[in-house]
Amino acid sequence: MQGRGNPISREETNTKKSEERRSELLGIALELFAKFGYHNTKISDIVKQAGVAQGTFYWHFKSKEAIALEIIASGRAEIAKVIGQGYRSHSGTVEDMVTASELLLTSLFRFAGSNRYFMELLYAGAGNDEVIRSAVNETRNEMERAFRRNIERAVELQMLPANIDSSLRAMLLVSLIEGVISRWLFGPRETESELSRKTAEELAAETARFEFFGLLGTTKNTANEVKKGSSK
Amino acid sequence: MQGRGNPISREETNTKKSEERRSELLGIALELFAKFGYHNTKISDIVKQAGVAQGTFYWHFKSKEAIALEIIASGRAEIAKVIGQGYRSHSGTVEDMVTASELLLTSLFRFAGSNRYFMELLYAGAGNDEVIRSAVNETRNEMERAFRRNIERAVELQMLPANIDSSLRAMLLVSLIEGVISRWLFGPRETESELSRKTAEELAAETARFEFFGLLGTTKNTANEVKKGSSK
Amino acid sequence: MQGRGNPISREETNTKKSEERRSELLGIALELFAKFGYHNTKISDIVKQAGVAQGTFYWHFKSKEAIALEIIASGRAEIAKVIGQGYRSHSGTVEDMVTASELLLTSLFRFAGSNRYFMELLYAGAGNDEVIRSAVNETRNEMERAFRRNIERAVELQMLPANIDSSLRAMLLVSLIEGVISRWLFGPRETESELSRKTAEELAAETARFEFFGLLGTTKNTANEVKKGSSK
Amino acid sequence: MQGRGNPISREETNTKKSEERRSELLGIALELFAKFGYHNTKISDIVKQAGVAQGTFYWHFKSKEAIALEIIASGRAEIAKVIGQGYRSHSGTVEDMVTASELLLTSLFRFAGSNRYFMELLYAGAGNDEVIRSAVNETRNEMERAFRRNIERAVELQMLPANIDSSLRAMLLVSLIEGVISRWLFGPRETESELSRKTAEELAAETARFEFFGLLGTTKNTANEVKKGSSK
DNA sequence: AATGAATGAGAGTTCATTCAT
DNA sequence: GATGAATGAACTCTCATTCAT
Repeated sequence: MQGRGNPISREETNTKKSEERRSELLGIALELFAKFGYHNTKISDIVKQAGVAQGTFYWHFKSKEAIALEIIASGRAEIAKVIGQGYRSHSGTVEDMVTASELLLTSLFRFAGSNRYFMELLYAGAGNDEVIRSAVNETRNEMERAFRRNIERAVELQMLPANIDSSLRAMLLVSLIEGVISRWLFGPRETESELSRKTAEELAAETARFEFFGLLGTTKNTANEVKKGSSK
Repeated sequence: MQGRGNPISREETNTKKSEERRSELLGIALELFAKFGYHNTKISDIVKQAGVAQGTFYWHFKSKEAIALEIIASGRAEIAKVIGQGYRSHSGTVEDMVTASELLLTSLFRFAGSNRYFMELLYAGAGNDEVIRSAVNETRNEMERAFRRNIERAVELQMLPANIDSSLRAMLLVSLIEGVISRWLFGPRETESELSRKTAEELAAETARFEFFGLLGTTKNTANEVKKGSSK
Repeated sequence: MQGRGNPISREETNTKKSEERRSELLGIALELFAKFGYHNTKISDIVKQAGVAQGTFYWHFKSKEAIALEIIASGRAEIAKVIGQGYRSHSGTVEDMVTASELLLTSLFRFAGSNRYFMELLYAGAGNDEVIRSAVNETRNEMERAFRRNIERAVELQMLPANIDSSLRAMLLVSLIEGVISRWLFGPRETESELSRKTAEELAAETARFEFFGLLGTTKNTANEVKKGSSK
Repeated sequence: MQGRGNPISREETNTKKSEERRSELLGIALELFAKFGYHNTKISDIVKQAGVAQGTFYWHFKSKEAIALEIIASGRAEIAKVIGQGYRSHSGTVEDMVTASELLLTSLFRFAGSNRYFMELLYAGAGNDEVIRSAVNETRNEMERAFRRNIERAVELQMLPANIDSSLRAMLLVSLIEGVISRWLFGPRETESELSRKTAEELAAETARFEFFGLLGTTKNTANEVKKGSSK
């Protein structure tokens, strides 16, 4: 066994290396797109950071647009998975809902926290290119649809009033989430309140409370009273 | 008089025309920046639409960046005026608050509706240019600050619980508003729910209700009950 | 009259200068396309020779392809005019025909002689670009059609046998002409026979004789006898 | 033998395969050069069609230019063989000459018909590369020289008038032939007259008749009369 | 105030060729 | 013999800005 070259190994090595280079370029591109925007990122910047020649980029990707679309598509798939988990299998109390929502938001914010470049690309760096923009929008739409389905499911399970406009609510909810994520990650446009120091969990809790009780329902206390009120 | 035009009136006319040309260029630039993004709008596009030569642009404006900054600055002033009106002079019931909020949002949405290009520039078209982006962000921050002041004032007037994190709430509130405006005006990324057909008033009502009562407080009914509940 | 600036003159001057630059670029491009081929001619070569910046080219022309098409189109118009003159208004003897053909060929060869770059573009430099190639082919087809019409007209006037295949004959004739022109101008692939020293008139005479009498009808003598023979 | 393949036979096999691969690449390159032109054919196109890697090409050929030159050289040898057969050993009548010419042209057109890619490379696809172009020209010159020798031989044998300019006649004749071949094979730029449906034999007959009798000598009848006329 | 031609740095992309394995 | 990843020079085209008139 010792010393026999495995004929497959070279191929594997090559393949591995090629794929590594590919991912490396993908990662660098994502970072730069997010930090500086799609248009401000030059292929030359990407390859410089990767330490390869300009032509190498074009061995691995068809074009600048193609690499951006690939980045978006793969992020889109991951994010869809996270949100899909919020789909309820059975009914519960309002408290259950808040908890569930908090859980979902926690996953989502965690995902956002460990994919901040992708989120930035989604919420800030899309910029100009028509094709890129629509891929980004499609991703955001998909997110909104997923939340709408979750809301509709909650109505089905009679956890939310039947006369709710689920599209509108999904829109409001996603607005909330998008705003929170962008300010949390690539905001501190305002440094006060130290938003960036909050954890995903804390943010999820705050957001979920606002989601269910609005400006008024700040405290656990109030939350309880509201619950009673709405079930009267 | 021998046929010579009055030199003063002509000058006046010229001055008038020059200012008109300036505003015309500002208007066109705003429209194109909003529609196609800052980077995708070329000086040549602007002057073509204005029917003047390329050089004329540079007589009126120092640079492409300069015209964008001017556009943003003037919009910023106007929007600040609108939001400042939400500052309360005296206390009131929760119902008062909801009504007041609805009023403020109505003005804001109305403003957005009749300045949709500016709003689009603010929420979508800024693109990548560092200087532009920070001017846009400054404007958005100013809006957020104004809302925070309003919230703090409500706490002062004991209309909202004292233990509230006003920065965080302002952030959530502005997220809501920004999301609603962008989807209303240059969304419907999803056509369902016919968001774009809603009036500023309707949107303001829905948003205010969510603002105060969250997902649970959908109906007037519920709102009333919540009110009772929270004041119990 | 002295010293009054003519308000139109500046405009005219500008226009004139702009058009001059345009033609200059057209001329240089034609020369280089012909000498080195379309693909081997770089925009940088053209502007270098014109002593202007690269961008200037793009002020005057949309693209490299566009300038080539413009060159071809204008040459095509001129050449069509020349050939169209060969259309007969009335009948005549075989001798008349030979003379007329000689005249037409003389004009054509003269045109070719003073537009050698264009002819080279047509018969040698087209090279690769699909669009260019088809513009060139269209021009050559037009030439062939013009000759076919001339032949058909001669049949109509009963100067040529009615059972002739005019398309085929036009093809043979144009083959002849194209071959002669290319060898005369950018041939001497073989220096013997000093083809390049011949005048347009001499070539026209030789070609016309071959056209009517083939390899056998070389001398004026033979021509006369053939005439008798064919009219017997 | 313990399962080991015969090392010699394997080598042979490999050698065979290597040569096969070489020819395969040559064939594909010829096809693509002819169809799309030298410049428009990329090494990557060739290897893709052959199903081998890019590097493999460079094991078999020094460069893109080298493969083109090799293609041209081998075609050149074959075509020279065909034309050389037209060299007459003894004298004959005009009718003999026409028949002989027809025969030669028939072989030539047959060759062209079964080597259409090579002919296209020769007459259309050479493009711009200096080295390629001169190799192509050398081939065409060789063809012209062969025809000139044939004509000079006919003069020697007193089948053609002594005062003929054989270079010029060869040029005219080759122009004819080249024009016919290109239009027949990769023409029909004009579809009328259905040139492409003609057989090599038919084309040879028509061309030979034009070669000897020009525009006037269309029919067998006329041909006869011309013959009488010229021999009177 | 206005014109429009000119500028030139720099972008994305192509492709023949090389090279380690 | 063969692979496929890597190279890098060269190309066409863009566009904000300048400038002579």
